[in-house]
Amino acid sequence: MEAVFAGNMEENVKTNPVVPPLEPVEVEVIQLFVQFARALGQPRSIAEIYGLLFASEKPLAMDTLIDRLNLSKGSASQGLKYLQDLGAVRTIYIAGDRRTHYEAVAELRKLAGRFLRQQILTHFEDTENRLNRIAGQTQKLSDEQQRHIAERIDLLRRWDRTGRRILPFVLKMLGGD
Amino acid sequence: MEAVFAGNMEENVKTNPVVPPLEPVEVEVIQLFVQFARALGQPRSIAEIYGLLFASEKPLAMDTLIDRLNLSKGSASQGLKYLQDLGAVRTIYIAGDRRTHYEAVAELRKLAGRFLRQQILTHFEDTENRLNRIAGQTQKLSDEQQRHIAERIDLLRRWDRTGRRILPFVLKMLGGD
DNA sequence: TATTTTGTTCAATTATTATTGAACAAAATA
DNA sequence: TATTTTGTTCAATAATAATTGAACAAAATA
Repeated sequence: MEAVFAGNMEENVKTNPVVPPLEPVEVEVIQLFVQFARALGQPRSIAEIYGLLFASEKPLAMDTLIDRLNLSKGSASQGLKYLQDLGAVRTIYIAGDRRTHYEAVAELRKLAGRFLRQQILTHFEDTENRLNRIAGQTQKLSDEQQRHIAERIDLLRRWDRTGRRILPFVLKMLGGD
Repeated sequence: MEAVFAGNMEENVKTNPVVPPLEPVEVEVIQLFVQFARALGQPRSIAEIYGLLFASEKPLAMDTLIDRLNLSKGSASQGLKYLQDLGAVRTIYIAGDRRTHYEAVAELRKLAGRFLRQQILTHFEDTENRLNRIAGQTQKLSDEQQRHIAERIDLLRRWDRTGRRILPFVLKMLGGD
């Protein structure tokens, strides 16, 4: 391991001086993604990773994310995997460096599209089966209740169809950003 | 307190025999809402309450929800409050019964509309301020980085505007279900 | 071949969120 | 007035989710 060299003595008392601390701008951008992720129920660490990559001009390696965001190896590795599966991050090859580098995919349509699919569409998928199954379990109920449940199931079927119709529309509106 | 009466000896060994256990249909409907709520990051107990009210033909009092769903008083009270604030549940007055009764609001536009507003729109609100603040913090950066951050901020502004445009559109598509 | 670099995996820990239930209050009833 | 019913609040607890870090592996380098 190489000795840490002796410049930069004033600042960076506790942190490795080779790694520049986050700039105020970077902090702000990250915060923006963190609070948005919160609204969507996504973990903070993932938003931090995406945020820093989004703010960064050049692709970053996992090390850098770990050092600058104070993440554990585990979080960084898992977070990057998650973002990559989601298509929110892509890997970049950099000659002469064997570390994988990552950059943020900043196309809203791709991002939001995949997120909606993963988060919502999945759950629409088996709704139809479920509803059919429910429809076949009303024997024990009174006639009045059977009628009511039948109405409810119809309603849920309409909701399901409406939801499915909306998604592609939203995708189209996300356009080419 | 009234003595529990002596019919229904076979079943209901442990549970209060006055309270009918959940029918299979009810269980299924509740499960549907529970798994959807999960996708949206909402607590299970709230989905259970809404689910049972949705399946029920007549309005239910808090007691009934507590007994049939095995909830604590606290959960029931808080859950109903949350649902009422969201507009997902309305109160019904029933003559000769001083308990408040609740029924599910089953209009998709109201439900989804309020949920989206509460969950998403709130977070769009201060984005503009945030972005302006960020834009005024780029002094310390290199020219190249400043240019890049400026581009990113522009992009975020476009995303913000796109998001705002989409919401009313979605609401319109939710139509009159 | 031995060592270092780069990264993954997953059990253990920590942090966060949901749920409970006891204490309390307000209104109705005895 | 005393008691019961109906409901709220909130500190304590339980359940869930996120994060850590140690153990491991594969590939590059010495």
